[in-house]
Amino acid sequence: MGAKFMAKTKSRALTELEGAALTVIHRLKSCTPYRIRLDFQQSRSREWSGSAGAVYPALRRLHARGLLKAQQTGEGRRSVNYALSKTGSEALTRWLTDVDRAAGSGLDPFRCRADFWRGLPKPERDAFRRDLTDELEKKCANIVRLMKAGNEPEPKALELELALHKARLAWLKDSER
Amino acid sequence: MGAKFMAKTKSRALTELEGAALTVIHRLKSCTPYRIRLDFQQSRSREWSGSAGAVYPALRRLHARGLLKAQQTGEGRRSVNYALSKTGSEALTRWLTDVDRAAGSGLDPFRCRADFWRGLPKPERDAFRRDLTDELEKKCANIVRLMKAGNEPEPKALELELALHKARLAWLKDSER
DNA sequence: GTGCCCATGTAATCTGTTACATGATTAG
DNA sequence: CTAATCATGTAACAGATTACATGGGCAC
Repeated sequence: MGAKFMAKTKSRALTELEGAALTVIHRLKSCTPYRIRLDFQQSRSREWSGSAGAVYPALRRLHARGLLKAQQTGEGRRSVNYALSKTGSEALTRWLTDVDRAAGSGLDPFRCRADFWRGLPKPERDAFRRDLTDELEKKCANIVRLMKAGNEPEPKALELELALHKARLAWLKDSER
Repeated sequence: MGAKFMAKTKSRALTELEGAALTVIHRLKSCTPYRIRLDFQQSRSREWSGSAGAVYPALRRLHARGLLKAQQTGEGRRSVNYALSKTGSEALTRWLTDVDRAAGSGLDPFRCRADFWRGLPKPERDAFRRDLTDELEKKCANIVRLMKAGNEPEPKALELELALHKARLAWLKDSER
């Protein structure tokens, strides 16, 4: 012990939501909290709710830590535009290029359940497999449609989501026999 | 409004951790909280910490809701073995076969970052891509080794994790040009 | 007996959610 | 002006983490 003091001096790592918020701000150069909420509600996987109670406090935290600078818009609105500070840009880059986190396998509800589907009685298992396949194919079709439309803010994430669903479908087909 | 009363009568859906705990209990027929903690710490993705402060309260909740029955081991230890009740088995099956959740794309730190790597300066981006590729290949090799050893409690989850990492590698290679 | 590890738990804290409250702008 | 909507926030709560506390068995 004694190293603890050293650890304290390093600021805490960004949460996924904080990192995601910084990336949105970076993409838009600067934006209001509300704009970030909309972005989360619309474009991120349903896992992000974009709830006010998460976003506003998170931005205040980031501002207090010096990662964001607040600018008044001056457009007659009273709302605040946040932009990345130098420290904020650096923190964002560190977060984006954190190999350990980026290569982590995340929390996948499909993978989490996969081992236990074997244990279902055969009729239920087959019915469920059909439903699941249908749902995944529907999602794939929807993603392809979105990609063709071509006005998605995060096309790469879409590509990877499509790849994920296809890998799942392949796995389902493979374990069908 | 008025439907809210109906909603209240249905017990709240299981969290991912609660569902995962039930699956472990199901797999082992019955087990102690500590056994579940070990399982989480060892076999699940690093995303599950298996912290005492999560597991013990979760099991108490599940027991209070009638999904678990407590059995004394009688082996001279004072510890409690939990097993699934009938209600618990049904809840587990519902959780495992929830198409919406199973087909959800989860929270993937790789996907979450993918769009922003383009924005990095080229030298950093290339170096990072190499590091990431190395790390993913290391993970793949490790998984293959584990699968060959053949004593993993959740082989299907491993297959899917391998598929995920391979899809990422393919995506990295593809977007290299 | 003493010390150590196994197993169970509790306390303080941190994030995020839902639901509610409020002020500013705009449509009519 | 009034009502609807946009935008910002707060309060109460839920779930998870870390760090700490405790008690039972066993090695020596």
